[in-house]
Amino acid sequence: MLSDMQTQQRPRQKNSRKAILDAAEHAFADFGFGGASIRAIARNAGVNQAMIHYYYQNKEQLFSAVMERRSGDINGRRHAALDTLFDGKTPTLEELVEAILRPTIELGHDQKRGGADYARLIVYLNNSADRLSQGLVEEYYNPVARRSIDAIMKVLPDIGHAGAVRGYLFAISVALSVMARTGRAARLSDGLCDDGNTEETVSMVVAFACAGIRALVSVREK
Amino acid sequence: MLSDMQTQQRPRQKNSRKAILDAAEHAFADFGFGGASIRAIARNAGVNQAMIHYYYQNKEQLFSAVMERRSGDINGRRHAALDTLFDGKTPTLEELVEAILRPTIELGHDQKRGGADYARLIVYLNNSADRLSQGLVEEYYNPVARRSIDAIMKVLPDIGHAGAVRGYLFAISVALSVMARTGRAARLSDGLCDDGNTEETVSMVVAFACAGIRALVSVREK
DNA sequence: TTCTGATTTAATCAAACGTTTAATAAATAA
DNA sequence: TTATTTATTAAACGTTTGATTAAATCAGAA
Repeated sequence: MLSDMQTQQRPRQKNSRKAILDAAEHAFADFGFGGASIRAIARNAGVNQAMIHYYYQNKEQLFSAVMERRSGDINGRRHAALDTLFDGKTPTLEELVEAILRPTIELGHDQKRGGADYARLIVYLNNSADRLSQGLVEEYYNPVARRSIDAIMKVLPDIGHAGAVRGYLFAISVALSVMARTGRAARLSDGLCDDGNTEETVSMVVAFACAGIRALVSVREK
Repeated sequence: MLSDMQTQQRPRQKNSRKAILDAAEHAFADFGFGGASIRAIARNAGVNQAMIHYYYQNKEQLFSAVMERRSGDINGRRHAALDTLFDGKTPTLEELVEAILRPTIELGHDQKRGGADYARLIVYLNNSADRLSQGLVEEYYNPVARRSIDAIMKVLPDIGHAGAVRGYLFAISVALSVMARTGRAARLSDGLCDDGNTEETVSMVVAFACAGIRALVSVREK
């Protein structure tokens, strides 16, 4: 019954909201905030350009809306994974790091939905120093970041707060670099490195990050 | 005599070329290629906007010129460091990774010259998938990248080509993330993490990257 | 049917964009 | 000196930008 209502609710009107978000995600990832144009986004969405202001008021709020849609999903999965991991037990570092990184990497490898576009958008955001970008990172990503850092400190008590912060940021930066999928790995390895193999990528990034994080413990002690 | 000529050659004309490059470096790092404006660059350089086209023809060539200036310096130092390291001996992984990453990190921490701006520019470039960016990475950074990858394979023969490529890219991405200096580490650690301490940053990144690279050897073997 | 609110459209705005031009000032060469 | 190259300027080019408007179109309720 509920499903009947949902499928029939708006069957014949095209879903402009979603089309706009998809096109905006792609454009912002490709050209950054300043380089992406409202007109091009509207054209790619198959929508009149005034519709963008009708639904999202202005360019900044459109950018924010793009972030909001995905970060809810990805951070929800990260929180759920952390809930399961710490349910009465203490996980290994490998389990923890994989729980933190897998949702991110998987989204980046999800070609069907525009995950790859959003992945490049996070990378862009993560390395931007302007106020708009920093505000969005603070709003959508720092909460789960803080929880992840606390989790690292529980699993590795000797690492300290600063070490956990560094370890988390280092690990995330590696994960983001494989998400961007610029094809550079394939180019540098004459096609040997397969950007598309999700499981192989996850296991390599997790192995790299865990060993790196453990190394930070002894750096701190010296 | 030659020095007399050089110092007196153009004493009273302001050095517009350099002023433009500095301002462009800052603008491109802040807003990306599309977001940076020629007019704003000219204004910040204290120069008429026509001068930019006079010296650099168009926006793309200006972007390329910004890259060329710094990459020559940074890659020159990386090549020199590799020359010394492999002069009749085989270095440790720590020595090698530090030789690869130190010039990059140091430039990013060089506030006097516009190193921090350029640092953020490399990060931007490194995560861009458009043709212009990829072409610049290929031209200015892939040569020294290939040499670094070969060096990793010499020091760690068991890692294999694909592993060395991955290890190099992972290590670089970590180094770049600390170069961007978005201040997020300080924000997440309540000021505990000091973005400005170069030596501490180098030793942490090197420790993290070396442990990570070594871990890739066993991943490959399974 | 008419009414109502949500959606879509074409037309338009001032501002900013990258780029080009013509004229001028300064430095160098003859 | 004069002639020529180099550096700099203000103004304008046509295009594109983000944003706004008012009118048109639509679906469903009354």
